[in-house]
Amino acid sequence: MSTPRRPTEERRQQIAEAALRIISGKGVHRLTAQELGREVGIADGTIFRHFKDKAEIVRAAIAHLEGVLFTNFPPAAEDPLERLQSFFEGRLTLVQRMPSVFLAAFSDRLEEAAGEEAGVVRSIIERSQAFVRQCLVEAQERGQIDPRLSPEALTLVVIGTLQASAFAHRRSGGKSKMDPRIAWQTIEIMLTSTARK
Amino acid sequence: MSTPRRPTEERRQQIAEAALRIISGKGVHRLTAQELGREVGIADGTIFRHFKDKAEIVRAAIAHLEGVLFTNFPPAAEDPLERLQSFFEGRLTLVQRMPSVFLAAFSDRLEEAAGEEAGVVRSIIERSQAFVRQCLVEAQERGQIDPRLSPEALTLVVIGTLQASAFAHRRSGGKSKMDPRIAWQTIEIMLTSTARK
Amino acid sequence: MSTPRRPTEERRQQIAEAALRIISGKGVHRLTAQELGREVGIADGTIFRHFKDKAEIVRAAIAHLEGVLFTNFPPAAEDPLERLQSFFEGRLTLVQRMPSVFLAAFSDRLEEAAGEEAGVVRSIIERSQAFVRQCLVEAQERGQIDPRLSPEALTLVVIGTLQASAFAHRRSGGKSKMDPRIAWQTIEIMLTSTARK
Amino acid sequence: MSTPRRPTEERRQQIAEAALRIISGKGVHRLTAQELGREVGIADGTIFRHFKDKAEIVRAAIAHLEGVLFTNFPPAAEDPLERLQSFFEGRLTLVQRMPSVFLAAFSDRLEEAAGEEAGVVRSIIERSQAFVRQCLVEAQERGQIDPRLSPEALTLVVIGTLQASAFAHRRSGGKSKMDPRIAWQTIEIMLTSTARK
DNA sequence: AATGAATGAGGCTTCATTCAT
DNA sequence: TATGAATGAAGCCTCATTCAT
Repeated sequence: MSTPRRPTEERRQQIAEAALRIISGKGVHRLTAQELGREVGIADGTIFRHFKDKAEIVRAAIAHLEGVLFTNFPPAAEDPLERLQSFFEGRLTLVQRMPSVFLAAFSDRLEEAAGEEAGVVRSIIERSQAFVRQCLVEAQERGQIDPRLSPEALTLVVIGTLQASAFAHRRSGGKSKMDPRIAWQTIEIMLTSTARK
Repeated sequence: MSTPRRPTEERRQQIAEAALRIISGKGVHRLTAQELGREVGIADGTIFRHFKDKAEIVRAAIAHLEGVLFTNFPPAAEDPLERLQSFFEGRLTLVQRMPSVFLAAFSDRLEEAAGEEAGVVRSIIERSQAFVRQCLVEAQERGQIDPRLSPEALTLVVIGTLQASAFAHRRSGGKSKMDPRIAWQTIEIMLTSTARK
Repeated sequence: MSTPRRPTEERRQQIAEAALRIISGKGVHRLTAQELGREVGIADGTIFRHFKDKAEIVRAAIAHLEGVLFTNFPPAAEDPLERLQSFFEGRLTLVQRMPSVFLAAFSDRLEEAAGEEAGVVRSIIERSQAFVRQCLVEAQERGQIDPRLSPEALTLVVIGTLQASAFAHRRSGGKSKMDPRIAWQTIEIMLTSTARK
Repeated sequence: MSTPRRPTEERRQQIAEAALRIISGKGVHRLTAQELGREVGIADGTIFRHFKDKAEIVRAAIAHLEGVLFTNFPPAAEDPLERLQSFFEGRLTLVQRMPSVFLAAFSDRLEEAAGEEAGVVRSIIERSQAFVRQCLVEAQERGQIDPRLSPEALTLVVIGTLQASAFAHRRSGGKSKMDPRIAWQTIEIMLTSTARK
């Protein structure tokens, strides 16, 4: 019953992914060495041959999450609303394709699991938020959005919509798929109609 | 350690509040009998003189949450957007006055802690969502909002904004107080400007 | 909700009876202050106004048992086998009328609950055994039973039959009522036929 | 504290045996994880590396008991009374060689500890009883025992004698060793003398 | 590297017992 | 006497972590 040995880096990656999957799918309290071992196919004790302790596993999971979330980021489009659309639809698609990973990002579970490392999770969120805000400000400068609206408030609207979509998706058990295009169109119409006379 | 004796009903209330505070403030994994005991000022075992088990404590916490969230609900105004405003500002104020209680509602922590009772938590969220949706539909019927926009998407926008505000509030440690009026005005302008020619 | 005060002696009696009922009916592990209180109709803490501690309650329960078992004891008949019959049928009837009390006597539960006081339980059993043995010896002396049989072995046969009847009665949930007369006749025939040519 | 590591199967066996020893020797209420751990030489929590929970331990103990009791069962002799003798003496010998195991079988402690599994314990007892009854019925058919005697009553006599012997053996602390042959002879004489004219 | 038994620290829950009311 | 909240000691069980094999 000898599981073939894997070079540490590959194993670390496997474990980090499994950790993220467990945290977002089953909850932090199910992130145990045994569960990880089962998911990866090795014994529980073996986990700690690859990671010093559980905190390090969570850190790796967060790093993995960061990698997924910020691949092809920021979007390259010149127009700020196009960049935002690209980001928005990308994230919403992620919700549906990799719900576990995505949910972790908007969940407070991961932050909780991170403990001392919560800051890292926050920085992920803030990085997204800063990007959204930047797009909105630029759009305001270009007159695409009413410049009197508070960029902070607008950012909350955009980020919040993503967040609420994610929760709704989970609550429905993945059944209610809000079409990313429609969601974005709604947002875009709301944003840009403010600029009209 | 002089612990004044308190009648069960009072203790139950205390414990339920403490539970909600702990869940939303420190995380489910910190909702332990010890922590509760410390918070309330009694020994851990004594908790179970007042509650059958931990599940019952969580249920009580949820009931407490429900009570706070749905006091004076639904708002009475005739105009749907006024009703929505009342709800929105009320909730946002709650975020700042009782962050712990409010956060629990939008957190997935409570749901996780609830276990079997998760349905109750969901119903709380859905009740809020249904209210928001109803206001939006009525506003569309009255021509206050572009009727071609999907009510589902709009609901996500409104609820999501509340949600994101709550998270932002906690992330900042309670320092960034988004003015409820400004937030609402932003939303309202976005919603109603879609109806203009 | 003030339960009327009872003179201590009456309460002690009530509690002792309840204790015996609980031990034999539900098992030692169910003999708790709460359960006793419920059975007797007083609060759990109040139990210890009448008894110093649980051990004392068990002692009282045993004393109560002794009282029940040795009422009208020993039987007065002149003939030893008649005395034995009287004892045997009396005990077997007790099994069916007061299963809880009787079972306690042949159960090792009570002995277990008694802890340090186990000796008292043993003495109850030994007293019964000594009586049975005495009857058998006398019957042998009178030629009613083959004198070459070991009185010790015969005693085990008689006592064991009672014991086995009690267990069988409980196992069947009280449904299989071995007729005391038939059981005794069987024993008697077995005993006395040994004396025949 | 050097605790040699042992493969699970061996530990399970050890623990099951220890459990039976504790139940029959010290009482169910002493069957604690700590006590088991002490008996086996490992920490209390480690017990649950080998057994899911306490119920499973009790089940294993019962299975162990069953194995010991029903080895070489039923006896092969053609004559029913010889079969019964073989069974009777075998069990009585067991009382003296492995008092803990044997006592468990006739004790109500095990049944209590078994909880949900009480049925298994009962079936063990009933299997023995059915065997005894069968021997007696055959003996009656062969005219070795008075056919008018109730097989049920006779069964109680035989089983009860074993039971009483076991209790007596424990009460005396293992000192009073009733010779199995003498006990059986007494029973046999009593049974067969009923058939004589 | 891998295994899985062992540990020890908690966390939940029960219960005898105490004691303020 | 009665009440029932409070305590503290177990007992069950889980889990991160260690370590002999």
